[in-house]
Amino acid sequence: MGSSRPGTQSLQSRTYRALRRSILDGDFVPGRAVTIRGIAEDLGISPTPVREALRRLVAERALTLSATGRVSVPVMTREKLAELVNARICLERQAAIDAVPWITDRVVTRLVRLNRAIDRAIEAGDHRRYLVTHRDFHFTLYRVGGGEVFLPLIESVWLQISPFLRYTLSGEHLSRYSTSDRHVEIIEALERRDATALGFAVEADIRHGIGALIESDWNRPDDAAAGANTAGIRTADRESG
Amino acid sequence: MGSSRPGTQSLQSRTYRALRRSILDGDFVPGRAVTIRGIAEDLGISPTPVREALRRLVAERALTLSATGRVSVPVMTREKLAELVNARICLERQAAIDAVPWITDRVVTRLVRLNRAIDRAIEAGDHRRYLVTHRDFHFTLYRVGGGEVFLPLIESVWLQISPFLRYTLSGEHLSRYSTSDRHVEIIEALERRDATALGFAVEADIRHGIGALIESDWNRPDDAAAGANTAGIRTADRESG
DNA sequence: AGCAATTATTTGTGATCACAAATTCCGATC
DNA sequence: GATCGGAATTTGTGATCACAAATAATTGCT
Repeated sequence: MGSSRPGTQSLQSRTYRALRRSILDGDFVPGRAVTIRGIAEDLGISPTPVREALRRLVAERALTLSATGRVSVPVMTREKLAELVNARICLERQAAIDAVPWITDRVVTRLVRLNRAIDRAIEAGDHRRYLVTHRDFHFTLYRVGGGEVFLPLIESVWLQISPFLRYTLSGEHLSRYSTSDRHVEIIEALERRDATALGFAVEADIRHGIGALIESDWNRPDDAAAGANTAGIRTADRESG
Repeated sequence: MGSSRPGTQSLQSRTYRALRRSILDGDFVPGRAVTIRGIAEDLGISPTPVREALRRLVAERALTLSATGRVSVPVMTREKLAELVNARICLERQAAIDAVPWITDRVVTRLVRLNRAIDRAIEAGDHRRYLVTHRDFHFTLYRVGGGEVFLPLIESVWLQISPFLRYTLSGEHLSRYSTSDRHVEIIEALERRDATALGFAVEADIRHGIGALIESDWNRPDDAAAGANTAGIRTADRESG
């Protein structure tokens, strides 16, 4: 309809994806206000599609809407993080268990490869690459079980956690906590098609990965705060991995 | 900003609430297309706020967006319903368990009163009133634990299930299945502040309430299909109960 | 009558505009 | 120098418009 070419997706959709990706990659600074016109200018489009993309992200709880209608990146609290960890555990454990009947050797091989990519990212100290591969590992597993219900719920929770990761998984945190992930246990449980063990492995992975960071001094002011409004939105459409 | 009076909420917000309520009350027929201009006309407003309200509901998975951008009420499948039941169980069990430390006698009393209201609705054969009070019972419990994370997730799942209830909870189904709910077990577990028993009671309630309906012949064409586009959207703003 | 092609209508998309509320900026005052 | 008050700017909201794609209606043909 409003699209210039038939194959092209809507501007609103591309804007949404670009913003979502930026949030997941930790480019958005908690507390910062996000303005419709600001992003529209950066992307060279009218405010209309940007407004809808933002409202969609608000609906998914990735961004918060103030009483005055201002959209901003949510600030994390300890209570909220604890709740998010609980939500991740109960949703992702179930999604993983539901995937077990559909697990093939091909999927396991792919997860092993992704796990190696994660380790390489940690060794290289590449924070962004760690986030991407880590995300890919989990969602590859959860996607196996079909899940047109669970996946969106899980994605919503990840979107809420992501801006917070900026505070923690930087520098020394990356190598200190991330190497202790339980991905190997997850893979072993999958190889045995052991749903119960898989559930425990997923829970342990989440609890030790994010849960351990609750104790950190993560509520300090942001270092790389100042800068453009966009926080480096990449308009690339292709999915990575 | 665009509001006429200071105390008035945005048109988009009120439209969203009206539509959401209609969906939860089972006024939306699965499969039916929902047009922006149609609703805008019915409500006497411009398409802009309606578009945003619809997109928000799409983001919350209450409505589906076709490839051509058309919004419609989703059609239920057995696989999806099974997943939704699973999602309800793991989310609502956790939410109920999280509420236990905050349970007061006052809350229990309120739940008992709501449960009586549910029974009265069943006796009267009042389908709509049953849906409202039943919803109120569950969310009253889940709200106790705070839960700015779990509640939206649970609401999303309920929104996805609600249009389907139109097929099942009508006429004989209402008295046949609904009376077997496990609300009494939930209340008893709450009185003892027994989190484990509460978890099982919530699971049993969901499984016997909705789960039993998976077997029904619910994929028949809708009886009261034809009619206005609105499906009876009520613009009332006040929350009931 | 049944079906395909064409026309007419409907519908979503995105841009632009007007308006009012909210925020920011700046200077006056204590 | 800090704080308060008012002007200037920014920002969200909602309406309207133009456009193209999708759907519905109609015509023409077999």
